[in-house]
Amino acid sequence: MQAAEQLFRTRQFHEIALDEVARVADVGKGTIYLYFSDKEDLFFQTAVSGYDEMCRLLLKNVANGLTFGETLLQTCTTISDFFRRRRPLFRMILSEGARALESGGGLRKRWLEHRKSMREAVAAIIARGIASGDVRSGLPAEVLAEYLLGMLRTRAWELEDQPETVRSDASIADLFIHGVAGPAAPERSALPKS
Amino acid sequence: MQAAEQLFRTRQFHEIALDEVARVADVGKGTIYLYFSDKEDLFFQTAVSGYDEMCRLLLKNVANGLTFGETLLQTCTTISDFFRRRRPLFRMILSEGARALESGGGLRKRWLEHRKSMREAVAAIIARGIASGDVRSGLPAEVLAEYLLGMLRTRAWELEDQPETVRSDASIADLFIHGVAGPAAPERSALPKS
Amino acid sequence: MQAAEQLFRTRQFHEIALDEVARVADVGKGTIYLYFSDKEDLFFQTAVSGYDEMCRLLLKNVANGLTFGETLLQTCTTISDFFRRRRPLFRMILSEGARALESGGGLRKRWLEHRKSMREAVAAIIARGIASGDVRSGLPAEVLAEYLLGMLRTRAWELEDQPETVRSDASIADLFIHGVAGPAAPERSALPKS
Amino acid sequence: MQAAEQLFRTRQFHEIALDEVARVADVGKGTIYLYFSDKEDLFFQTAVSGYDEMCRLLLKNVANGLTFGETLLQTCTTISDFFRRRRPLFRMILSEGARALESGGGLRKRWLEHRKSMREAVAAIIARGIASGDVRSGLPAEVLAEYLLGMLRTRAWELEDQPETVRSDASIADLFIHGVAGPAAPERSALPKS
DNA sequence: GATGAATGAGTTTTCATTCAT
DNA sequence: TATGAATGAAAACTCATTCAT
Repeated sequence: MQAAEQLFRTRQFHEIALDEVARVADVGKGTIYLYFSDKEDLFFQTAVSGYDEMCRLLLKNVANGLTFGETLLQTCTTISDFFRRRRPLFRMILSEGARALESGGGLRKRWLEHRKSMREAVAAIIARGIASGDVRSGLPAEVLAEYLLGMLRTRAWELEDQPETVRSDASIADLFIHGVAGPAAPERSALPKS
Repeated sequence: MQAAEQLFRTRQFHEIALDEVARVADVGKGTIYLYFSDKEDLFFQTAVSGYDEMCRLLLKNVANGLTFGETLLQTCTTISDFFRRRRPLFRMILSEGARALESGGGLRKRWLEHRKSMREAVAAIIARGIASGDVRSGLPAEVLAEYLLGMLRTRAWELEDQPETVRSDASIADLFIHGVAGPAAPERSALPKS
Repeated sequence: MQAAEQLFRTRQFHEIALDEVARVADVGKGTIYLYFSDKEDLFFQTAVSGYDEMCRLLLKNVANGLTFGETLLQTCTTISDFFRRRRPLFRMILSEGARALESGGGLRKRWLEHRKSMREAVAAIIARGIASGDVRSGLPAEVLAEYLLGMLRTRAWELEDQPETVRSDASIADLFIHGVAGPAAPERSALPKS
Repeated sequence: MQAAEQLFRTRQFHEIALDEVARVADVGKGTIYLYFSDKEDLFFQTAVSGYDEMCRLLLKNVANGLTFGETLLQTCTTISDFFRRRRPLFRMILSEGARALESGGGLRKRWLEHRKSMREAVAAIIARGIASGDVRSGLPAEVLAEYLLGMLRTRAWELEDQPETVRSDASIADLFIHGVAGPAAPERSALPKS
C-alpha cells in the first residue's frame, strides 16, 4: 500500500502498472495478489486506509476547553497537515472515490460508509458550534461540514499559486465562520494569529 | 466531442475506447485522428471547450442594476445549472484537469490558462462586491472566487443525498457571504427567497 | 484456423499460445481477435469446420449401385483418409469435443449439433443396410454408426503399432459386419480385397 | 491422487491448480512435491494407477467353466462398471494418455507399458475364444481387444443419449461377436439375458 | 478527406515451483 | 517431514495508432 501511495504521487490508477508497484514494494508481483483480490482492491484499500487515518486524527485532536473558533482552526490545521503530508494519498481518495461511486454495487456502499465517518467527524465539531450558538441552526451540521472540507480541498488543489498569507488555515476558518462579508475589520477575529 | 462527452457519463477516460467514440459519433476511427492529435487531445479539447462555455455563460449573465447578493446568487444559479445539465462534461473537467496538471509541459500551461479565465470571470463579480463594500478587502478576489467554486463543486458531488432545501443556491450564496455564524437573525438577508 | 490446426499437431489447446498461432499465421495477435471472440472460439470453430468437412466428404462419396458391403468399405476409406490427412484436426475434434461437452451452455449445444450431423451421415449409410436386410434391425442405425466410428477411431489412435494388414479398412468393415466370429471361412466375404 | 481424481470430475488437467489439490487432499502444497516430481507426474501416476486397477479387476474376474460368450459379457460388464464408477479417472486416462503419447521420451514408454497390460488382459480372454474356435483366427487377439475396448469407450462417451436397452453390455458383446449382420434372429444369441 | 482492418506493445492475472522455517 | 508464503515467467486479451485503399 505504501508503494501504491507513492506511485500515485505522479500518476493515476490506470497509468500505474502492478509491475511497478511490485518493484517499488520490492515484492514479487504474485505476492500482491495474495493480499489484494485485484488491482482495484489494492488502490481501494489504500485509499480507505487513508480516510480512516484522517478520521482517527480528527477524533484524537478534539481538545477540550477551547472556543469554537479555536476548535475549528485546529480542525483545519489537522486536515491541512494531513493533506500536505499525504498528498498522493489524498489524490487517491479523490480519484478512487470517483471510481467507487461510479462502480455501483458493494464497492459503492463500502466507500460511502468510510466517507460518512469522515463527514461525521467534522460534523460533530460543527454541531458543538451549533449547540454553543456560534453556528446558525438552520442547516444540518453534515452539510456545513462538507462545505468546510470543500474549502480545504479547494485550498489544497486550486490555490497552490497563491501566497501562503491569503490561504492560511486561519483565513479559511474565518471565512467559514463569518463569510466573505466578514466581521467589522480590523478586530476581525478572536482567532489566534496563524 | 459530443460523443466523448456522452460516453464520459458512465465511464472514465481510460475505460472509453476510441472505437466507441467513433461508433457513437458515427465516423470512422481514423477520422478522429484527422481532428485530434491524440486520445488525450480529444478529451482535453472537450473539457476545455466545456470550461470556455461556462465562462461564456458567466460573462453573458452579468446583469446590471442588481445588488451584490443578487448578482452572486445569479452566478451560483448559472454555474449550478451548467453543472446539472452537463454533469459528464463537469466530471471530465475535473478528471482531465487532474491529468493535465500532473502531466507537466505545454498541456499544463494550456489548462491553467483556461482555468484562469473561469476563475477571473467569477473573481470579477466578487471584485464588484469588494468595490461596493459588500465583501471584505483583505483577500484577493481570485481566492474568494475559488472558494465559491469549491462550495458549488462540493454541493454537486458531495451533497447529493441531502434534501434540496439545505443545498439551495440561496443557501450557498448566503453561507458564502455571511458564513456559518450567519447574520443577525431573523431579518437575515436581503437575498430573494429561493 | 490453419495455423491453429497445424500447431495442434504436437500440442494441446492449453499448451498453444496465441502468440504462436499469430506468428504461424503471420498476422498480428490482435487480428485473431477480430475474427474470433477468444481463444476457445478459435479452436472450437476450427474443430467444427473439420467436422463439417468430413460430413461433406461422406455425403459426396455415396455412390450408387454398390452393395452394402462395398458402400461400407468406401465409407471407412473416406473417413480413414480424412483421419490420416488431417490428424491434428482430428485430435482437435476429440479434445475440443471433450471441452465443449464439459463446458455446458450454448457451446455444448452447438457442438452436439455438429456431432449429430456426422453421426447421421454414417447412420444413413447403415440405414440402407438395414433396409436391404444386410444389417440387423434391432438396434438404431445411429448406435451402430457410433460403433463404426469408434472402431475407426480406435484404429487411428490405438493400433498404430500394428502391421497395416491387420488394421485395413477391409478388416474393419468385415469385423463390423460379421463380428469376430466371422462368416464361415474361407469364402469369408464378398468384400473387395483391400 | 484421490484429490486429483476427484477434481478431474469437472475440470481438465490445466484447469486444476495444485493449490486446490492440496486443499482437497488436506496437505500442504509443498508436500505434493515430496511424493510427485511434478504436476504432470501427479496426474500421470493417478491415471496409471487407474489403468492398473482395471487390469487387476479384469484378471480377477476371469472365472472358469464359462462359455466364451459368457466370459466376454462378463468382461464387458467389469469394464463398464469401472468406467461408470470411476468416470473422472477414466477421463484422466484418456487425456493423460493423449499427453503422454505426444510428449515423447520416457513418459511415452512408461505409458505404453501400462496400456499394453490392459490390452493384453483383454487379449488373453479373446485368445481363449480363438483357441476354442469361437473367434476367427486371422487377426491378432490384441487388435480385436482394442476394438472391443473401443466399443466400450464409444458406449461410455458417445451413446449417453441413447436408451439403456440399445447400449447394454449384452448388445456390445453380441455385436462384437456376430457383427451388425447378426445371427439369424430371433434366437439370436446364446448370451445370457442382460 | 474518410475509413476501418491490422497491429503489437503493454497490462492484468494465474499458478507451478521453491525454500526457509 | 511438512508447510505455505513468495515468486516471476507466461498467457490472454485490449486498444491507441497507422496506413493502404
